[in-house]
Amino acid sequence: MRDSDATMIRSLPLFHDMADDSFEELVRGAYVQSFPPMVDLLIEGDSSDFLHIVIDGTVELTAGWNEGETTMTVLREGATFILAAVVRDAPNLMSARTLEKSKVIMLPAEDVRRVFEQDHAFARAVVRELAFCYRGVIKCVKGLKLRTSLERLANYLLKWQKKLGGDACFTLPVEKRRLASILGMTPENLSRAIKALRPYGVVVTGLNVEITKPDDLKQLAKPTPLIDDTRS
Amino acid sequence: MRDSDATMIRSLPLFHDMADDSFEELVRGAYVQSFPPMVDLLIEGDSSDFLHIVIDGTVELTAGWNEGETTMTVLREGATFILAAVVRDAPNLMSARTLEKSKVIMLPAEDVRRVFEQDHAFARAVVRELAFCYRGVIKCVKGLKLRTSLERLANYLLKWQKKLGGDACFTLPVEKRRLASILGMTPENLSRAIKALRPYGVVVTGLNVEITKPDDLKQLAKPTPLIDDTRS
DNA sequence: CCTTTCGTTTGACATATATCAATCAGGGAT
DNA sequence: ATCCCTGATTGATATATGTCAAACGAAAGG
Repeated sequence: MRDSDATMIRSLPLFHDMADDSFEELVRGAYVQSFPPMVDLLIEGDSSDFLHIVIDGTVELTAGWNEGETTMTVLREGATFILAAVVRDAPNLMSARTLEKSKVIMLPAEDVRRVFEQDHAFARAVVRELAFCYRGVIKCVKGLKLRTSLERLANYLLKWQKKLGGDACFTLPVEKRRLASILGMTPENLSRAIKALRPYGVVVTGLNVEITKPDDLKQLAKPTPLIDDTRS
Repeated sequence: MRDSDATMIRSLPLFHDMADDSFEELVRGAYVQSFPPMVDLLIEGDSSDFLHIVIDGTVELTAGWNEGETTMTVLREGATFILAAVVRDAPNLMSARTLEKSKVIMLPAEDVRRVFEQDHAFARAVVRELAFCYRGVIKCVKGLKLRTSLERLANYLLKWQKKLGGDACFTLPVEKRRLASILGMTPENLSRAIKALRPYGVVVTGLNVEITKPDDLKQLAKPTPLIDDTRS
């Protein structure tokens, strides 16, 4: 592993506070790999031998059942995945594949578990990370059960607008059919939902979004930190 | 706190392996309370000052948005709740209320965090518990996004049949309108879904369920451990 | 025992969402 | 530049699910 990669993951909350030698021990056995787009990294149901960290690019987590597949989330630089499966030594509940050319660090699950035993700061960070992920999924369930697809879309747009700096114009971070899957609808329906948001000041051209009447959109979306806040 | 209560929670995975004095420290500041049915224990959005443990009875976790409310889960003896919020010192994402007369232990969040710092076995148990909860919610999302309400009901019935011993006859653990909310549908729709399962050998009388053709039902439900397995 | 209440069920209807097929548009590759 | 491929859109239609109102039934209280 390059120094720059080590520095990068060292700065992540999960690894930031741990002892130097614990970090060394983790990094020693790590693999760094670059993958082209659309490569499967993990298959749902397989055992989880490595904790994965996205260094660069984007990775999609999906789940399937009975011919169907849905996108659970899309991960970017700094995100870790299948921590829960590694901790419990249980099969992956989701598949993972690269969307773009991506660089991923893989830490052997054994090492993670061993260092976890030794280093209390790391243990605490793992707890915080898992609690964070848990709360993220809870919010996802709340959105699915309490909101219509139009409302989910409206809140998604507001969330990303804020995340990307708050400008009236911004670019969608994923292609539309994946966005549809994330929001739990079909691509056709997303198309129609986008049109339905036009009266609320939403103009979408390709992946570009402009929100001209944020107050009107918020009145429809009714965002709340208890569902839409990414941190906390 | 009575000895019997202490013994009970000591036997839970979360507290089983911790040091005796850590456990003492936790129990020292604990409150044990009995509540009548339909009492609010927590309100969504409030800060989380106590880790809660259900000793007896049933507690419902709900979430609301814009006039609507949905049941996220129903907890029974031995279940802990809002661990994630306590760990992150963040607002509750769900409300909690008793369904039956219930006994609940409340451990001050401060104590939990402090003992967590000192006792590595406890820290590990917290990690395992959080990972377990996380995986439970992920399965919930998969069910919501990949299955119809009929399929969710069919799998719910099979899951509880197995959990209650595998007999052809068993009793639903919650009233129907709550079951509807858990499954993400309306009570009216649940009624119709139950009727729709009759050709698959499902006879429901009040809260009593009989599954006469389990193979037929399984063919419809297509259960998979990656969604329907409660443990792991 | 009756009454009241609340949860359930049923039917009619409205809405939301998915499906299918066809067309359209943009980005690479040749 | 042209072609081809893939994703996006549109329209027509089907299905799933929610809503409203009414009727029903079981359990609790007087």
